[in-house]
Amino acid sequence: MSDTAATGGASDFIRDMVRRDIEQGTFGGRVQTRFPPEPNGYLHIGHAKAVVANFGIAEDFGGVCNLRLDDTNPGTEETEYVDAIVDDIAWLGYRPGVVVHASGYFAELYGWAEHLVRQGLAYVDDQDAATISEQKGDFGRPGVDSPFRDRRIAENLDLLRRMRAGEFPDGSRCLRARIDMRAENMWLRDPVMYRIRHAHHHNTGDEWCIYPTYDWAHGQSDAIEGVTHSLCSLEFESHRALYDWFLAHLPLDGPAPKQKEFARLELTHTITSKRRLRTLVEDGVVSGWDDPRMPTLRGLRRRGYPAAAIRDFCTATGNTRNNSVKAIEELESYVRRELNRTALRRMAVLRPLRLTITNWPTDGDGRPVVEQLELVNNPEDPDAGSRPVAFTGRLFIEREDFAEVPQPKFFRLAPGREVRLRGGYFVTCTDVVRDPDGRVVEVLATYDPASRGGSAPDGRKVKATLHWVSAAHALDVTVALYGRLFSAPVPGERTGEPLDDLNPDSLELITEAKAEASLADLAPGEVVQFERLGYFAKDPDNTTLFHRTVGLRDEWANIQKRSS
RNA sequence: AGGGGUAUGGGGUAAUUGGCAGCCCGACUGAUUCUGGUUCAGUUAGUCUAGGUUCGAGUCCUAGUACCCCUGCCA
Repeated sequence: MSDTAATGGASDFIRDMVRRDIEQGTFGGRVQTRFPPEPNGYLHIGHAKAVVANFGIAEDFGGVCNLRLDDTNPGTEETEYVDAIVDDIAWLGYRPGVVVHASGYFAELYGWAEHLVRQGLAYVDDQDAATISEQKGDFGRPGVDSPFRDRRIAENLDLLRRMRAGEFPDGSRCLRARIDMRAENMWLRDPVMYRIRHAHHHNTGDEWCIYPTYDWAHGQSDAIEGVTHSLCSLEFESHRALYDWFLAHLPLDGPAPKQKEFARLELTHTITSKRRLRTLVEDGVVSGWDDPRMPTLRGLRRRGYPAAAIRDFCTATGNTRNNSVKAIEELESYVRRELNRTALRRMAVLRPLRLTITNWPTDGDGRPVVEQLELVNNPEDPDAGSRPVAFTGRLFIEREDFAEVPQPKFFRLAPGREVRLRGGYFVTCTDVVRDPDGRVVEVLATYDPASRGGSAPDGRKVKATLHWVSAAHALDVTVALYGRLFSAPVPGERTGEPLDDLNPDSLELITEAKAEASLADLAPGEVVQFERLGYFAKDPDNTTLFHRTVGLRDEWANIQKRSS
């Protein structure tokens, strides 16, 4: 396996580190990772990068990656999200070694907490949160010791047990690690390990009324599971000293896991904050967590993004310690690349314009003849076969494929001009029909019977090939076009700015669209390429609704030019 | 203010020990094409700043600059 091939040339200092650890036998040659989301929302594209890193690295080095639901804070977590997370990871194409809950370790954690108390390394503080916060000091200014810091071990032990037994109300006491109130690293100034919360937990029910904090749970959970490399985002960098401190003072069986941080994924025009995504859902800006405009895995899936494209994109981005913002267009290019290979071609007309072939033959009853043409399903994939498509003298073409007065670089149909109807015949525009307002409502044309299948025996060329549907056979469909949900390239995600840069034109529903009849047989959720228009996913619940995944490369440019 | 990080074309990211600054995306040009798609060929453009060491610096040294993270009983 070549690193460059695996990562598309992107950096991967994590893989380098893992490789070194294997060579040096740091963990006996083992590699184990974990993906630890808090089950308080749906996974989004930002999580995908962490999923790909953790599962991908385990996969590459013959290790396992667990899915651990980080549910140490009762009240914010819900079972609903757990199921969705498990499902999303499977959709991305990964299978966890085991699916576990951090709450499953509560008993071990508690035992270790008593151990630290007995070592004189943890104490019960009777002060409230505000007081403790004040005593923490400031950047460049040391904190002061809690008056309870030197409480006797036996008393600490007794109080901790009574905390656990439920004798004290919420917030009245907490267990703190006894480290250093003058440490430059704020996380080392006697951080809280246990808080009292008389709350129902989605997994442990009412068994506990004290709950471990992230810092007191995470590294310990890693150690229990046998994790070797605990990968997290850059913002946890300053927690690493604490992560290591806890593990160094616990009676572990094996070597302590190592925390390693890397930059999270940020995308232009995209919000990856659960809180703000939730706001969009709750304010009704979008239809739900699976709205096709949402950056959630469920939204992208509904929109038609292939899991492979997301994986390739994340792999190519690599893992670095640089905060950076990727262009959403780059993600889309991976989507196109994947879909171009796999998506079946079909024809649909978004804004229909009648095209009538005036010299089309009629049968004995005076009705237009119907021909069955064979069109290839995917020119990129010979094995995809072909399908029959009905062709007659009365058709619909795309309104923008006809121009009464063609602009200089317009190649398509115009009065007197000959074009190809894809897979069908050459047609030449002879005239137009107007409504009372003078608008063109129908194009009249003649066809060349010798050009059946799309090429003329005399070898003459046309400059454009149009897509079309037979008027009598067409399916009425609704097509949803999506723009950027946010007009600003990078909404202020962590600064808590209001969502005032929402793009009101992020969704356009086209109800007049027509598609070829074979679309009726398409499986829900499947993605096809509408010739010359882009990729569209059939809605899972509505058989006549199609979501545009992404446009074809030039089609997007046209849209952008039109709107500017 | 203290601590911890990060700076390489338009965006993202490589470069063994100090040794030809490479790759992906985009843009542009041309070829092919029954999708203005795809594919192919090519072009474009970069080491944060100022000094220093060296035959040679993205890499080492010194001094700056910019940006990110850290004072939850959230994760």
